[in-house]
Amino acid sequence: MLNSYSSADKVLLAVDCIIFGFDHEGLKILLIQRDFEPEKGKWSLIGGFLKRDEVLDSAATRILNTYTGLNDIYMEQLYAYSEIDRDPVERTISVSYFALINIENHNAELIQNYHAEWFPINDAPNLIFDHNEMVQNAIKRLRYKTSVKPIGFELLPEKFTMRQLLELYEAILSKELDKRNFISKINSLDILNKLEEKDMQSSRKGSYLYTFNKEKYEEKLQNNFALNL
Amino acid sequence: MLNSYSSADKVLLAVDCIIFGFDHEGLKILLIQRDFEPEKGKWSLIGGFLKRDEVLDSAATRILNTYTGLNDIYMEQLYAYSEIDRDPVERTISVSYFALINIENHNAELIQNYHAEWFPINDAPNLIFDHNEMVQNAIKRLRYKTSVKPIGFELLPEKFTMRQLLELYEAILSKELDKRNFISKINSLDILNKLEEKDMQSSRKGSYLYTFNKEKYEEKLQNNFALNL
DNA sequence: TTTATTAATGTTGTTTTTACATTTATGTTA
DNA sequence: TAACATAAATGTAAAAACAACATTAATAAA
Repeated sequence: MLNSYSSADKVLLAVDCIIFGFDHEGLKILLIQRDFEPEKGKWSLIGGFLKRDEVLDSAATRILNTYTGLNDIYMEQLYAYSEIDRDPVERTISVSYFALINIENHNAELIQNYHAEWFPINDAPNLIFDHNEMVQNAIKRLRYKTSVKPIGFELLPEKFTMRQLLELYEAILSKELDKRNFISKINSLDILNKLEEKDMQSSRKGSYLYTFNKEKYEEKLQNNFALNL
Repeated sequence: MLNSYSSADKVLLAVDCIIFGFDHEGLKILLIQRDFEPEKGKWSLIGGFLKRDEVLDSAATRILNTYTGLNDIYMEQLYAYSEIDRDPVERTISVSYFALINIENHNAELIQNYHAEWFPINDAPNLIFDHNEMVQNAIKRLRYKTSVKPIGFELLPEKFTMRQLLELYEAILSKELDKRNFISKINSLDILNKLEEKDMQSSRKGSYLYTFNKEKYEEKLQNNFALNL
């Protein structure tokens, strides 16, 4: 029977951030090389401890900022990991958070001032503690999210081609999609603006650039919907 | 910059359980009347504190058992709540868990030996702290689950009629479903055994009883699927 | 001017979903 | 014992969504 509050069983509460990014090479996660013991020098998710006067969401934001300088990144809570010896130093429960960001907007900053580095999700180093598991679960969540929310806004440059959007979805779902069917499904969502402008990098013909229509996009974000790709 | 482990910011970690049940009256949640301060006498989710040598899943199981005598209930972790003053006594982060159980199998035991009580989800008392929010989020999760996993096994009596199954889904989704379409979708899942036996309670004609085909059911549980109701 | 490259575009058959009404079995009542 | 009342069981057709698929168009480079 639970009787009263005791301070006997307080624990350390950590936050670990799974940051997804996307560029021409594919889907990536942001990792850092730990600069303290234990496991110093090993690759790890960006993480830190919750402070007494902080909610988890803020801790996640603060920690991400501390390690990467990134600001105003919306993160979403995922799961609390609590295996007894997941951290060998001290009993620590860790709550994972994940976010999507646009690599090109942030890359210079990250690489220059911090020791954070992007790794392709299929070619990342082995991570400390239970961080590999955290990443795998975050990928699952990301896949699920593609089917109920429009994503891409955060991961692509402001102006992008249909091919880039297609490749983003293919990278997330790790399967090939039919180009024509993909395009017509995306168009049916009615969240893109087709620009006059063309991107001439990728072909002689050039391909139209698109931007997200922020208002319509936000509207869709409210009401879940099904996007079967 | 995060430097080393400090014990300065340890917190209490709680677990709160949202237990769903179903009977002829509809979908219900299990609540208890708090028998300690603060908020003594008010209704609350079943909850308690994580112990140092315990993982969250075990804590959830232990706490549920302590308050209700219930054993072997599979629970699933949902979300960590961390508002600073969510618990007025002391900074406490709470991780919510949810489970589905069959009311009829457990009711007697619960009501007799403990102070737990079932409330219809649409007619439950106001709860302490942020427990109302926890319940609302759990309902959302439950709805989501209906679309990717077969549920019902846990909530219905061993033998049940199609009508009962229909009413369960209607209660969870809180919308009416077309009976014929529902039945054919359920049948297409191929997880039920139709018995010879009929239930004569509900009508003069009587309606066939079904059981879940445990093997096929388990099989479906593994692989997510889409059930659009 | 020809060539090479990638972009843009639409149709058809198949499957899934939705909407919807009649007949059947059986206990109750007149 | 016949008529009645009640809920169960059942099927179809139209609409929508999905999947598979190949040709033409625009442009830079040779």
